[in-house]
Amino acid sequence: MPSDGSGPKPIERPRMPVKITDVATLAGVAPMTVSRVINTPDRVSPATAAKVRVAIDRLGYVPNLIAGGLSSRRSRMVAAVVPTIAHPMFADVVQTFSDAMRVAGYEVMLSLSGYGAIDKEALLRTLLGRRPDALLIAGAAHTPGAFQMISEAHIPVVEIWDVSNHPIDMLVGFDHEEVGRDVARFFLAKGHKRFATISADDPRALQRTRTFAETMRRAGCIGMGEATVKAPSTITAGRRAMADLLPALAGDTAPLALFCSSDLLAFGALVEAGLLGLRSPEHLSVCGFGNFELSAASEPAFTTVSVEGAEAGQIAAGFVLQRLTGNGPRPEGRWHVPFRIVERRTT
Amino acid sequence: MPSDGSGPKPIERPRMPVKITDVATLAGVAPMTVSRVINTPDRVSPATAAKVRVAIDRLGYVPNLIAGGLSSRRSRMVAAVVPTIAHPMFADVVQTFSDAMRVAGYEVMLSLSGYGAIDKEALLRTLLGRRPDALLIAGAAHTPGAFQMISEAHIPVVEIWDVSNHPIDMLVGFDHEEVGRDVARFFLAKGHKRFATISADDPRALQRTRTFAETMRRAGCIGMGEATVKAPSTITAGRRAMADLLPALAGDTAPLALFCSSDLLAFGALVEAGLLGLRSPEHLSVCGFGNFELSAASEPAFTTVSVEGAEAGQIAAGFVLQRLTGNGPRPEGRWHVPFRIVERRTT
DNA sequence: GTGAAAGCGCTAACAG
DNA sequence: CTGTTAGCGCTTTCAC
Repeated sequence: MPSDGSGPKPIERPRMPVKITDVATLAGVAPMTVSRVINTPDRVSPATAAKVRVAIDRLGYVPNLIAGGLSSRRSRMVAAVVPTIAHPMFADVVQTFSDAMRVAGYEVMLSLSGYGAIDKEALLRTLLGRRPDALLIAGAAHTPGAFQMISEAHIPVVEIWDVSNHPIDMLVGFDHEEVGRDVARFFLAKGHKRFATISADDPRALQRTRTFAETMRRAGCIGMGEATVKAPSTITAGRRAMADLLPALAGDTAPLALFCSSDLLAFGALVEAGLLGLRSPEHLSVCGFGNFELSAASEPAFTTVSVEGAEAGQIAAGFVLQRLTGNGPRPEGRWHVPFRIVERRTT
Repeated sequence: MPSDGSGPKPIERPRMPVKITDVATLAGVAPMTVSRVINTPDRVSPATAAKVRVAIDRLGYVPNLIAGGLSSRRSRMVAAVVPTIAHPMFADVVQTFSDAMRVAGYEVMLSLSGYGAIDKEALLRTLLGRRPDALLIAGAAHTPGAFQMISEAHIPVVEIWDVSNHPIDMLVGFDHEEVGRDVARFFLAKGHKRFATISADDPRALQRTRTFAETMRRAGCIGMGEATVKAPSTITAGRRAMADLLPALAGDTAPLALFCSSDLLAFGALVEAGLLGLRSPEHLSVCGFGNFELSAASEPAFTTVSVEGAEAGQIAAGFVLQRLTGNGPRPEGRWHVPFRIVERRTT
């Protein structure tokens, strides 16, 4: 860039954001005192604190948590990684977890990892680069690189959604195979002899539906089809899968037991079946997964598996906070989230 | 704490996270060179870069972005605040915006503000305390305190979802009243004479439905009921509202024009109406809002208003990046997100 | 209860 | 292309 002779060095910025020294000067105290008023008010005399607060308000001071974090080595932030929050369980977990952490003075930095599209290791690197005080992460299957990065961060980690035999640290999840087995038993108890599944192709969904299918088969039932759709699940995918499945069902009398890995798929299946005059539960017994509002509020309301996401979030926050505040014994750090089959009109 | 004579000062920590000087030492270069390899690789000779990369891998170095951010005064992070991402438009905006920002090297810190439960000013304070490089925020109605905080942060701000006459900075939204008017015209063109609305009680939803009602009335139509439900919208709320509305509808022949502020409400209304034998569009013309998958994939697929959330996210990211990288002229910073009525089987 | 000094881990700015 | 110096704004630690 050519010099223009008038010698303009960078123009002074509009007015740098207010910092702690500005507040200290205005209040006539040391910066450290301002810091105490903000972080440990009980160690400051009420009179001083009042003066300082006035100065803070007058200047509109917003403490720089970046600087504070660097100095204290605590970012007061926890990172959360989930594939999506379209799923009610994730949504509940994240919401509850965030609220609980916020109350304790921590902010949650939420990242959506999607289903496979994103480079999870790169995501983790930038996340951990911000030095979160803890990490909440969905899914217990990590690449070796990811596993190592997480371990070396030396922070409390809670894995949710899945149970694993080798948790990195703490764990709040449930056994997806157990879900599949329970749903199978539920159908078997009703005397079903034929079954089918519609599943998203993500590992957990497949665990549920495959274990279901296996259990049914072992009990002597006949599989009429196991459709797989690309994650994430959608209503449309459920409709398509059902349309593919339907021909195989023609001419049967006893209702088919259909287990879908998501309520969206189940709803789609019901819509499509309904179009061809197949009613549930007369011709078709359907069980979804997730207890989306749709399962309770659509017509007919359909049977599904409910997982207590809110409880999971609460427990996860408790685990993290106990570790962070160091009170009490180091928690065992394993929690099986309860799930249950909510029976409605389609079974 | 009593001294025990053996003089143990704080035990050395397990092994402090690797830092830039460790990498520099191992690679036999200055810390600054390591920094360059990471941030501006093209200013380092390939040979040196290779050495440094080896050291980085060997040590599993994860750069401390907190420290980097403090030093460079750029956090490489942007904050996003939306009430919920249950709504497809928000979900799309956030997803697209995040992806676009990530590609440019920025991480998005997502916060869900809910509908009123949370102290938005407190949320903003902690968010801005982390010195995001930019802010994406839904809704153009802010408290004076919030407005001031945002302004004084001196960062690019994009307000989405709403148009406002006094944007803080940049704006990507649409006119909710215009939506209401357009939907009214749509129904009027079909010859409807009676209408009703079901709306969530958040300001934007009310703008849409009230403007709709007003336009209908001005055209000589008769209002048969304007139900309001608490935000956020749910299917169940739609069902209840419809149940309340139904008695007023008895005995009429020409189909009622029903506009719902959300597809969830519209779906609930359709379910409830269907239960009483009312079919759409024969007895009831329904238009929702949001173009949720549900509107296209349920039966009957229903008419709705689609807002191009993905486009909004893309535009917003473009605005922010242009400001951040300083290339090109300061963008005008206003964008009307297109919306359109997607006509399906219920009208 | 308050203050002064030192430094968190990194990068801007300026040499060489 | 690479290194040196001097902070970023706060909190830790230790004095008073």
